[in-house]
Order: sequence, then C-alpha cells, then structure tokens
Amino acid sequence: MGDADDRAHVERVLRADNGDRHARAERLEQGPLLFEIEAEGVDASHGSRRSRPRGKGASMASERPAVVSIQDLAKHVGTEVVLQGWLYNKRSSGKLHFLEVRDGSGITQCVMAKADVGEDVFVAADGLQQEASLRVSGKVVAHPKREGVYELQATGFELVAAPSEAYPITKKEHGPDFLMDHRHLWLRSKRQHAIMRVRHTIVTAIREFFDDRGFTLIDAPIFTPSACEGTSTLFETDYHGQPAYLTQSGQLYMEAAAAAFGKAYCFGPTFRAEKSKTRRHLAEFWMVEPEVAFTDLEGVMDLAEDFICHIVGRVLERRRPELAELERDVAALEKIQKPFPRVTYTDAVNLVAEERAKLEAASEAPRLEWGNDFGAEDETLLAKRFDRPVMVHRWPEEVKAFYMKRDPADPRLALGVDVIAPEGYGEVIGGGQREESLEVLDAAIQKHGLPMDAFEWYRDIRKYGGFPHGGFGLGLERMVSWMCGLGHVRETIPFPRMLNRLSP
RNA sequence: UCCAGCUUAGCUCAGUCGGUAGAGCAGGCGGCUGUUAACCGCCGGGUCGAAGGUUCGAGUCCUUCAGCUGGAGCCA
Repeated sequence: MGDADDRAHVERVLRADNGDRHARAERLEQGPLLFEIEAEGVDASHGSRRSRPRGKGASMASERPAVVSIQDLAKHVGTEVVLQGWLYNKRSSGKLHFLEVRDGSGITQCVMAKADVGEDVFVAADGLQQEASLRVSGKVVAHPKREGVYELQATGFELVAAPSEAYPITKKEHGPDFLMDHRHLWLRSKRQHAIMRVRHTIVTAIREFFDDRGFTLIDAPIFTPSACEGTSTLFETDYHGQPAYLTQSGQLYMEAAAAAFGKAYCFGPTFRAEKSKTRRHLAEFWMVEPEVAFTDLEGVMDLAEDFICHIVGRVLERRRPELAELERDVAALEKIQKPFPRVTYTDAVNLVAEERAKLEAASEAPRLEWGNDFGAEDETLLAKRFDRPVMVHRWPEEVKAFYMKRDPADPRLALGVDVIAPEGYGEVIGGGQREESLEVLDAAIQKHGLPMDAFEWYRDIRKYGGFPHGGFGLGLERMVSWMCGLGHVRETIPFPRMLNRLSP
C-alpha cells in the first residue's frame, strides 16, 4: 500500500489523543487539540498568514480558539475557532482541500491550503473519509462567492476517529429500502436533518399553542384494556396474562380529563395494526388530542383553525432555511390563513362529484356516494377547490365513531369534522362534538356491538355531571409531511414503524 | 387481503432481436490552489432475488415462490 505512511500518520495523531482520557478531557476544556500535530514535529501554523502568535507558553486560556457551533459562525467572523463534527464531503485539488464539516447545527466548508498547514497535515487531511469525526481549527471568513455564507480557513485539524469502513450512504442516489435499512445513518444527511428540525418546531408549536390557552397536559395510557373506538385493528399484547392493546387514541381518556381540568390535551404515540401500505400510514405515529369542556362543534372548528394557523406560522417563522433545503413551495404555506372554508359533508359530496366530472380520464376509484367515507382520491379532489385546509363537517353518523353527538337538526348526521389539508396531504385532523347524554351513548354502544362493561368508567363521565364537550386529534407525521412537502410520511419520524419495517 | 410494477457490482442503474456482463458513484493509486453530488487518468469489484421449465444457448421467454415499492380498502 502506497499510502501506508499517510495512514500511519493519521493513526499517530489519533493515538496521541486516545492515550489518556483524563488528559484528553482536560485539554478539551482548555481548547483545541492542535498540539498533536505540532508534537509530531510539524508546525501547523507554518506559513500561516495569521498575525497572532500561538505560542503555547505565551497564550492565555482566553486567547485560545473557542469551540463554536457552525450555526453561530457568523458571530465569529475574523476570529480563530474550533469546529467539532464529522466530515460530510471532501473536494480536493493539488494544494487545496475543501472539507465539508457538519456538527449537527449545520454544515460548513473548511478550506485547507497546503501552504497554511504544511505537507504532513495536508496529506493527513487528504486521507480523511466521509464521516470521520474530527476537530478543525481555523479563522472564520466570509465565503468569497456566496453572500451571507461563512467558511473556515483551516489552520489545523485533529482526527478523533476514522471510520473503520467506507460509509454506506454515498453522494449518489439510494433507494428507499436501502436508506431505511440505514435510517440511523440517514438521519445525518441534510434532507433528513431539515425534516427533523421542522418536526421539532411543530412539536414545540403544538405545546406552546395549548399551554398558552390554559390547557393541561394529561397523557393517556398506552396500554388499554379494550379497543377505544371498536373500529381499527389493534396490536395485542400479553399484559400479565390478560390481553391488552396498544392505544389507538387517547380520546376517551381526554373526555375524563376535560371533566377534571376543563381544557386538556395528550400528545404521544398511537398504534394501528391495519396492514396499510400507503404513503400516509405508519403503524406507530404521534397524535395530539385536545378536549374541551363546554364547547360545541363550532368551537372545535374554531380551535382547529387557530391551531393549524399557529403551527404553520411557527414553521414559516423559524424554519425557512430547512424549507428551502427541502425545496418546499413556501407560497403555498403562506396562504394558510383564517378563515378556513367550512362545508357540510353533503355539500362536499357534491363538490367531489363536480371535480370528478372534470377529469378527462375516468378514475378507477369507486364513485363517492352519500353515506360513504371519503377515499384518498375524494379528499384530493375536494382539496383542489381550495388553497387552504377545508373543514368538512356533519357526517353520516354510520361512518363516525359511537361517541359522536348526533346533529339535533338531522338525526342522520353526526357532529364530526375532518380537516383536509391542501395539496393532496389529506386528513390531518379528525374530531367533533361528543355525545353527552348517557341514554343516547348507551344506545350507540349497543348499536356498535361494543361491550358495555368495558365502558363503565367512560359512562361515569356522563353520570356525574354530563356536559357538552368536544375535541380532535391531529396526526403529527401528516402535519410534518405537509409542511415539508414530502411524498411519504416515513421520512417524518426518526425511526418509522411500518407494515414491513421494525428496524432499526 | 386485492391490483400493478420492480429485483443485474458495496450503492444507483443500463443491458437492443435469446448469443455468455456494462456505466456512474463508493473503495485503492496518481494529478490538479476556489471546489460545490468538484474534475481528469488508471486499478480491483458479479451465484444477474430463488427454484423449476422452454431452448443448441436464458440477465432476456414461461411457471411458482420470496422480498421491495406504489395504489386500493382502513384511517391520522
């Protein structure tokens, strides 16, 4: 091997750091570890244009370069800093390396000139592989070609650890299955990074919204003794000898919480065992479910509208760079303003029929008849009519859960509402007003063939001071998918659980 | 569960009419002082998803199975 010397050098630098963990920690506190390079007999500052001397004895602790985050580079222009991170990509010419380094806060380019760092350091840097962990020191300067972009003029580096084999995710394209098998590594890439940060901001916005409006966080249990709604397929587990199911909704518990706290919400994982294989489904997803005492369907719709506007506003306010990275059409998100159109289910069925008539090619999807739930295509056709979410309310009671309140004006209808996002992102919210009469509720439980004894505690909510109330559930991943403009929800959760995927 | 498509190098993919395997990236070596999936030259790398069948001959045609992807249903 012709590069044996290079490798030996790199490993020496590495060993010099690993020799003593205590010494290492101490040096870490003091500042950068460029001394290893010098200890090898190479002066990393040789030929440097920097005027400030870096003598070991002379420099005070405060003069040593500070470790900074890449996102804060702009605050340190003109000063010597140290970056700690991983090599994202490397481009090189004979006497100049461009090391793209990511540190979790961002990615920046470290320009290393042979004349600045000397032969040995330059050759060692040439041997760096993708995802090598390292510390790079250098002066923060403005990018010569890009406005508002900063880069590092490298003066030295320390290899923390070299990859033991080639990084599997290369610069070229990969298929979804390969990437999902390497999800733990895929999260390091720019695109996934942007999505996770949008998700984080949405989660923060959700908590902010409810916390600022007097809601109390009351988390629902994950193990439940029976199906909450009696519709979905649930994951069954063995709970000390008796069957238990992973929750499909915290809603019934939130009704109890609303009676205790007035306004409550839960926010946690939810599980569905249906064998769904579409771009909108996960076996494990996160749902936020607010429930409000003394409100009605109109109040639920007002809340949902304000809620979505708040989330969209926060994403636009805080995640512009991430949306740009994802090439999201921001103009479509900026149109998401109150008021949202509110159409009854009956009107919506007619609108879908109108849209379908406009289609040139006959669709294979079954035609939507009054009394049926919307299919995915129906939702998209309806959403096409509007540039903001559309709220479809007053559904046929047969397609809604047993706890929905009947419309006093038309007993065929339930006071439920679905919020359908624009651009084909489908249902992001489902909710409505709940039945408060014990008598009507009992009849509904019986009609749906549900075991009465499993709902004794739930019936108590009506027994002891029944009250008008309502709420809704929002699927976090569908919201993230919509905000990011993604084609599939699997990228919206760090480690997706799907029909054919349980790992990593 | 049903319908459709895909499966060839570590990765992404070509592979014509059935005639015995190709490119780019990644890896290795060399070159290049402002690169942006950098670029240029060279090198190594294959049980063509599995089994069976048709044929002188199968990556290519047929059957079955498996895996993956998308869609339907169900839902957030």
